[in-house]
Amino acid sequence: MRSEDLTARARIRDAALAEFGARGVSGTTIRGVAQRAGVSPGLVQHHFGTKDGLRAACDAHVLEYIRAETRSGLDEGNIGEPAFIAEVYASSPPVMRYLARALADGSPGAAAVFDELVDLTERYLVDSPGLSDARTRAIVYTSMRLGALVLHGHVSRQLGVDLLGPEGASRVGLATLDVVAPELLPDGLAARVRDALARYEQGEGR
Amino acid sequence: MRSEDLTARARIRDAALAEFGARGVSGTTIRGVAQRAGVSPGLVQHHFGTKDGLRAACDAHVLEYIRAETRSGLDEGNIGEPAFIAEVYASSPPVMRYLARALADGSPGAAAVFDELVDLTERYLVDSPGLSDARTRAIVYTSMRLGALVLHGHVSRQLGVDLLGPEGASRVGLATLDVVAPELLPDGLAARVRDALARYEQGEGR
DNA sequence: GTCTATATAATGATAGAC
DNA sequence: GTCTATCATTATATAGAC
Repeated sequence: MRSEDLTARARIRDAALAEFGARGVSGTTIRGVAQRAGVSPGLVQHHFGTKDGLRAACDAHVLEYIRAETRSGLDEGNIGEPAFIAEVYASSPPVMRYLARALADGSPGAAAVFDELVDLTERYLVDSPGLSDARTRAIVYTSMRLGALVLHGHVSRQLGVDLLGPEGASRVGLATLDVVAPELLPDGLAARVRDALARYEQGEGR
Repeated sequence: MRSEDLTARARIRDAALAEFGARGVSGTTIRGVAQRAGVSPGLVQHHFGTKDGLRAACDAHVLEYIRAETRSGLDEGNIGEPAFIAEVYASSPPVMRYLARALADGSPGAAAVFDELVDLTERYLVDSPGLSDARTRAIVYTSMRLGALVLHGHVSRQLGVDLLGPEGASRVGLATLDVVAPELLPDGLAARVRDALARYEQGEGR
């Protein structure tokens, strides 16, 4: 996945991902993207038309990436695990940075990610007397889990390590287990996840 | 607090607050702020010098606002209550919208708010064997509580009501109680807060 | 596919009249 | 304090050469 191996189009898209993630939509310039990708501004527009087209391409790419990660999480039956999201954090920092910014800025792709995560979360919640309905809890729980991502800059500053790296992600994943109500987690999940995180920290993770 | 009662300077600051909150830093233009405030672009720069000066003024105003709200929360001993933050949400939507954007964009004032909330939260957490240290849990807990604010657009869309209004704020405050680990809440807090929220919904809230 | 102009528009900031 | 020019910069987007 080194940049030399990619086509110019893919390099431009990755550069745009990084720029959008770092500076936001309106703070990003086509010139900046071109410079980061090592091409001319004209080439950027040749491939993506307009700045908004470039943005849409990034959105689509991130949405597909998250869907793939989510699917693999579902296959393993661990979508509800706080550690799962931590693993996703560390899997591709540029994508996560873009997603964080897009969630705050508002974009169709980010909205889709949010909505789909709410749906997935709701499946793992059961209605219970005296509690808010499962849907509302799923919405709030999703926003809370994503909170650490959107605020990764503040979390990383306070933690002293990058949340989007293996160490930060696992520490936050672990702490999340202590902060979330146990009813939200399937039976025995906490112990299982603590094991997985320990193994992950030993370098057996992706 | 109607805009006609305010000095032009205060009106410009409020307009900037709204623009920054809605469009982000780089998406906001001095012309846009001037138009919203009903003054000329020149007057904006007469009062605040540069766009960055305007931004700093908003930052300072919001930081002071949050500190005052936090202090009043401390006086009542309820800073740890999820319902408290819900009350703050509904207290001034424009300020909260600015804060949400600034937390995601990154600004000195927003960073100060985050750091101070972590400090306040840590006071209410006790170290416990088998759990992450109190500081780490405070960081994660703070980022999760603020997650709903930063993602208020998504939360509101899913909820069907504005999170920054009384109904949305109380619904989310209530659901937060069901999502957060009970150890994080002082004894009897949940019941107390549910009462307070019920009263709040009846219109006895601010 | 990739580049170099270039047209056109918008923005931050300044200067000076009232 | 408030406004109307105006400047210099920078941005998107287009056209066309290679």
